[in-house]
Amino acid sequence: MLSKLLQTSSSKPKQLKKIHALVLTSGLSVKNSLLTHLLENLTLVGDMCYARKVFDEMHKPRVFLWNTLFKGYVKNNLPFESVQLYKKMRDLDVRPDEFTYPFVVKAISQLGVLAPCGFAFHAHVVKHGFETLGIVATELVMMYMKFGELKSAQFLFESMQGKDLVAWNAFIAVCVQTGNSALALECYNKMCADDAVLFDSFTVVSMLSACGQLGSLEIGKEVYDRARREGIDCNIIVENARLDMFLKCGSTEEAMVLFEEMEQRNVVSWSTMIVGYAMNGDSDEALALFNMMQNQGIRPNYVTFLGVLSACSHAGLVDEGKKYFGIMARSSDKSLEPRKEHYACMVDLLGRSGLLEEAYEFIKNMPLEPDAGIWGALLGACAVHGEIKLGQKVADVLVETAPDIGAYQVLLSNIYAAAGKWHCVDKVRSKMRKLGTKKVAAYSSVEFDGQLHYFNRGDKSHPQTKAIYEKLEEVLKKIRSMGYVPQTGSVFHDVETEEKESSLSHHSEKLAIAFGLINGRVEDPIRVMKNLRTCDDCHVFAKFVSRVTSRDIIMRDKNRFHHFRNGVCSCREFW
DNA sequence: ATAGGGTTAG
Repeated sequence: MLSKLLQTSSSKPKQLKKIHALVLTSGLSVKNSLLTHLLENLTLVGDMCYARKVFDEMHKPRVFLWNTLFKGYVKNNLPFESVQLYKKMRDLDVRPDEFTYPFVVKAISQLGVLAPCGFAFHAHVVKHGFETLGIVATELVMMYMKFGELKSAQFLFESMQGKDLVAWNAFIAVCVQTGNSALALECYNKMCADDAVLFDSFTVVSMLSACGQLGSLEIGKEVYDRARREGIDCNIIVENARLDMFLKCGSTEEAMVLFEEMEQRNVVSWSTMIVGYAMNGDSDEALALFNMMQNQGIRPNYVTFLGVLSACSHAGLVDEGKKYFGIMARSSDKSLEPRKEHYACMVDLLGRSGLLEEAYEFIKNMPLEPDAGIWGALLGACAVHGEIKLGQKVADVLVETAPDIGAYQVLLSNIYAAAGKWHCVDKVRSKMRKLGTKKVAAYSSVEFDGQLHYFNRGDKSHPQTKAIYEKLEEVLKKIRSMGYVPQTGSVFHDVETEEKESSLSHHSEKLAIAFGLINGRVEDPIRVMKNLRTCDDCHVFAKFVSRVTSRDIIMRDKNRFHHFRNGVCSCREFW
């Protein structure tokens, strides 16, 4: 009778406690299955404190009850409690079984620190002979990947015997999640070559996501078409991933067609569209979608608002942005309370519009502890507006909070360079050398014929190098005669003008554009993906090129898209 | 009587 009660009352915490009291006072011999039920229901409700109380009252709980508690901690994102529980388990000499480790390893992943716990747990796993178990090994691979231990993860994954579909999918997924999409692609190809495993909708979702990251429209379409051919169920998650892939490749047209065709749309579909349109610079459409969504009774979540705020930011709509931020802050829905990312969006919005002091005040008054992302947004705005004094102040904060992120130091040095303060530039540079902060090297890529072609600055490694440079020269000559003047202000080194020009003219995005001019079809846009922000000069260059060649150029940088057509950019010079 | 994989944001 009691277990029936437990089954039906799973979502009501008060009732659960009442039943527990009843169990205790009834004097009935308490069956383990009943307690498992109780623990599981408390887990679902999220009352892990009470679950722990119930657990602690048990006399010598069997391993599976420990496991149930572990499961609860993992489900409710309480890694520290998991680790403590594991220690207790070992102190009491309770032997973990094969079910224990997947939970514990996942808890370490959630904890976010590998040493010393991660290695120690791995050692325990090996000691207990569970490393060869596919499920445990899969979790270990995910753990190492999440800690940036790519080599360890790869080694472990490759030494797994008889990998099944879930193991492959897990690895591909975690590659994408950690920004290693090229590796995900490689892995997918290997998986396809393995006759023993077939792919499923999980694989497709991760692959579409990878193609979005890489800006690989052709491969993405290929993966999807293959899924269709092989009768894989393309559910809403697959379609959402495809939607995102189109938007991340700059194809808003295809995204809109798909969005209108979709049988089902959920909050993720709408948010994907809003975020995607904001990124592509069409803020009006993004905000229109937001209104439409509400008219259709779909409740926005915090990601939707990130899209809305970034739409305002990219269009310089300060008042609109403040309005939406206010809606969030006043909402009775607790899950819509502005988070750090929203504050960062607001700082970006204010700062980019030149309201640097207001942005600074906004940070000082915010109720949450500002993180590097928020200060970074302000520093970025200082760079845009050449604001040295505030920039220095912000950079000082960032050296404290995020000394390992080179991008912030580079921003500061760029601010100095733009002001011609070369001795300050040198100081920042030498500080970076001392701290060992690395700059991320810029690169651009273009997809052609199902292949991604990568270019670094001044790259001469591409097989078509000669033709690319010739094309570049030809185009430069043509656009110079039309009034293009190299924007030498974008060179952040103290070198002579002539040298500046040649350094500029070999930026990775220019090489990529030249490659696109040689290879793509005239009617297709040239899609360039860049890992960092693009510079002023390349922006001007792309505008001219789009005019003289009558080709559309779609360029994605770290923050947003630039759609160049006939000499005009979709960003309207606001970026 | 318990275990590993997926979409928006970062």
